[in-house]
Amino acid sequence: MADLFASNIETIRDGVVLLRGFADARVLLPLIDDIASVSPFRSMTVPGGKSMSVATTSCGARGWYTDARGYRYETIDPVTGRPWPAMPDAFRTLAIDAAARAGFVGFDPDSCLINRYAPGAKMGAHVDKDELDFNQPIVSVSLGLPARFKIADAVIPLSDGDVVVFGGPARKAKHGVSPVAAGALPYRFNLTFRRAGP
DNA sequence: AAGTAACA
DNA sequence: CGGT
Repeated sequence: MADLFASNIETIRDGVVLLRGFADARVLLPLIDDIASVSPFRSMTVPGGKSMSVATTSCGARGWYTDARGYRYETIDPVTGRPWPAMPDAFRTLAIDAAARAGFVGFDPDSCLINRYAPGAKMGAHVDKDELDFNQPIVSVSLGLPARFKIADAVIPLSDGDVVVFGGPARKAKHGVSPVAAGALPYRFNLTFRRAGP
């Protein structure tokens, strides 16, 4: 019997796998609220001094952070002075399952960056290179408003519940998000799961 | 250059 | 307006 989910899996490029409708916003959005009640969304500053259009928080042992001093992972949220909220089991399980479906068995994320896109917010093209082990993939979960995700010369329209896994030859691919269009919902949320540390 | 502006 |  064929895998019931097989038709939901699409390989976009070598190392870029799209799982449509894999995540459930009804479960994940309340957990985002819980996390933000402890480590609130904030707009971070890039080393040049400009602020990002997305609002950001994190959960898990490490949180991606940027200010005038540069890009890095922090184990303590600089805003609260306390550790980032724990990564909810539903987050961890989702990321591990998505990675496994994409062929990355054994993925063990220690960081989940949560980006909140109000209409007009975007993410410039960049490469994730603040992690130690580039053999580990990245799992990106799209919730709420739709968006256009660009990676490795591909444009992927993403809707609520879609998950993109990129690793292997695509791990160092440039990627970004076009400005999010206004719609029926207030935000697009993106969960980015990574193995950042040892 | 995880940014913005100018330009083709 | 998206890519450079």
